[in-house]
Amino acid sequence: MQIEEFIRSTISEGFAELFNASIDAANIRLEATNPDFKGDLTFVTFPYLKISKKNPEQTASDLGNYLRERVEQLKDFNVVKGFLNLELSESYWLDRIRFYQPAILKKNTGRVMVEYSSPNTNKPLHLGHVRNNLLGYSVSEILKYSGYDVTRVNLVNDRGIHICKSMLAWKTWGNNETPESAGMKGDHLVGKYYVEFDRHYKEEIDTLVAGGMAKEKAEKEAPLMKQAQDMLRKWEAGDKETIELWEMMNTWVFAGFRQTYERLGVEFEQTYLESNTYLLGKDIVEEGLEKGVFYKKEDGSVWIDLTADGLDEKLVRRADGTSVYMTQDLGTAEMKYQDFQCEKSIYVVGNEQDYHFKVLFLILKKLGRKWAEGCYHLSYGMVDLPSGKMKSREGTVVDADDLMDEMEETAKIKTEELGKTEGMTDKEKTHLYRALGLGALKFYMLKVDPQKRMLFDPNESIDLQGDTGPFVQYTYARIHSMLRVARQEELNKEYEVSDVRESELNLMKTLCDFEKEVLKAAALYSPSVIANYALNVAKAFNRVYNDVSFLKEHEDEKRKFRLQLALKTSQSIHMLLDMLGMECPERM
RNA sequence: GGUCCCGUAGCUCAGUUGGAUAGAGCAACAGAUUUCUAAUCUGUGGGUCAGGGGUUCGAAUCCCUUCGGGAUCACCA
Repeated sequence: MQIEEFIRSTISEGFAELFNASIDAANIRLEATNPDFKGDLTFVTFPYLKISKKNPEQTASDLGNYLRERVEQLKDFNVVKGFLNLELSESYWLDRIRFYQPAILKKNTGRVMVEYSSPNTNKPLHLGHVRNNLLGYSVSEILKYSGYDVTRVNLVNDRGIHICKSMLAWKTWGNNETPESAGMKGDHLVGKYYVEFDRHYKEEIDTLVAGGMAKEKAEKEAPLMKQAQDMLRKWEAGDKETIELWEMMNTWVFAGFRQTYERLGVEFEQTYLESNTYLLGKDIVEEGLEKGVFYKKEDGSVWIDLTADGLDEKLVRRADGTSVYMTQDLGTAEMKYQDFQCEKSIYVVGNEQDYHFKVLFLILKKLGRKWAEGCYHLSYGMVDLPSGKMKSREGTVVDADDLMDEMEETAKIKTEELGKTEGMTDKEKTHLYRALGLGALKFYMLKVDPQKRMLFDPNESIDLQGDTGPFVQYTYARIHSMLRVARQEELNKEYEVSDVRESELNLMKTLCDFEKEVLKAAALYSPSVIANYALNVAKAFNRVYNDVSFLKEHEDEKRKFRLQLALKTSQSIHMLLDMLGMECPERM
């Protein structure tokens, strides 16, 4: 980092001295040299030709010569067209790598809240939730590694018409079935009744439509829907029997979710239940009316006009005085801020809610909440199946638990094929299969840009070779098998080398990017930055591994140096995989 | 119809404040292991960066436009 500062200021001086022109060192951009060319840093002269009054090549080579005399760490330079490529000396990189230590950075400060997962309690978690959970967890870890104090929050949607549907179906057709009697996870059992409701509901609609009713009307008039709405009213009125049923079924679901979360490896510091928060936001509506941000229509409903901001008019309270989604979210946002005072607040929610969050944040700003500036919707695309969209009501979903089962099974088969589990206990094996199966799944989902919708083909199992989680894990395990054999006294920083091979130099440079990449990932809330960097580290190491010997290197100094490289690579990988929520098996 | 997102190799994807000849993995083909884990490494083939226009010394990247895919515009959450 510091070398770049120095080069920048020297370039600035060079412009003054060579071309009698003044440019601000802070505005000079140094880019990473394109790998096809020799060098580490590149200065592009094109924007400065008017000041230098010379052609690109001349400008670049004049500056190159100027720098070479003044920058000690500069080994050489070359000029291609108007690009001045600066090559730093090996001793510079050797110095850097000697003092390089991957660690939690202290670069960012302050509190950040990350809200993610946010499931409904009427059905089990599916592939879409998996993407959400992995993203939320990973972004939290990345933010922690960059220095933030992170609070993870789960806002569980445990009330509403959808839950009443499951409740009604269980009451009608359930015969008092319980997770124990059915031998099912609680969330799956409740989900089963949600599907059951939908089946009967569709039949009712079909019957009504066959009787000549319009489809839209039939959807509203179907007896089951009426009953479900009736149940919701009872719930809101606090009807004892309804509340008891609701509590029982929620208990089942929560027990199921707990298992799934644990297996996925995600955690939260705080869980909010919507049954407690759904009435929030009413005083904010009053405040908005007082401030003149909201207005009331004749029927008594309250709105905000956002047409001047290019959006629509939005309802914030119904005519009957009850809340809508927006009302609740305003209230919840306020409450979360009061509870934790986080200056940044990340909402990990699917991109079908882009509009909602745009409106939410805008309203908060208009209400004068300065912390609204720190609100960010981390929007991610849907996960598609080859057959199209997943629909839980129709049962065309990839269930999270099933998916994890399959991934672990695939990992098991592959590992057994390779025959590397000799001497491992059953417990260790199970642990390994889980680490690898979930590692593959997590890496697969996190290495792509969240914004993009992704296709998942359940018939084509996730690869374990190539650019995958197990590839990175393998590199780690491989290093560990070396470190196990290495003598303790060889693992120290007291080495003396002067010449390094191309592959080693490349690894050193790659490792030194750790801080830059973590900060970039944190700034962009993007686990894919970490995943792709982890791949680069692993690849750079594997190239060295195939190029030179470590333990069998005869020269002591070189052996010590290489072991240090291996050690630092493994530490880097461990931290990077931590950020992705992946485990690092020491054998595989 | 309004708004927003996406479109890069056969497939899955990198490529972010505009930089050089657009990169990986999978799949295909050809190689590397008497040596530290071959879940590895090396190489070959594969591209109208959806199409067109513009801005710029320079565009996959920024602007306009057309096409294709998706979301959203609920007194559902």
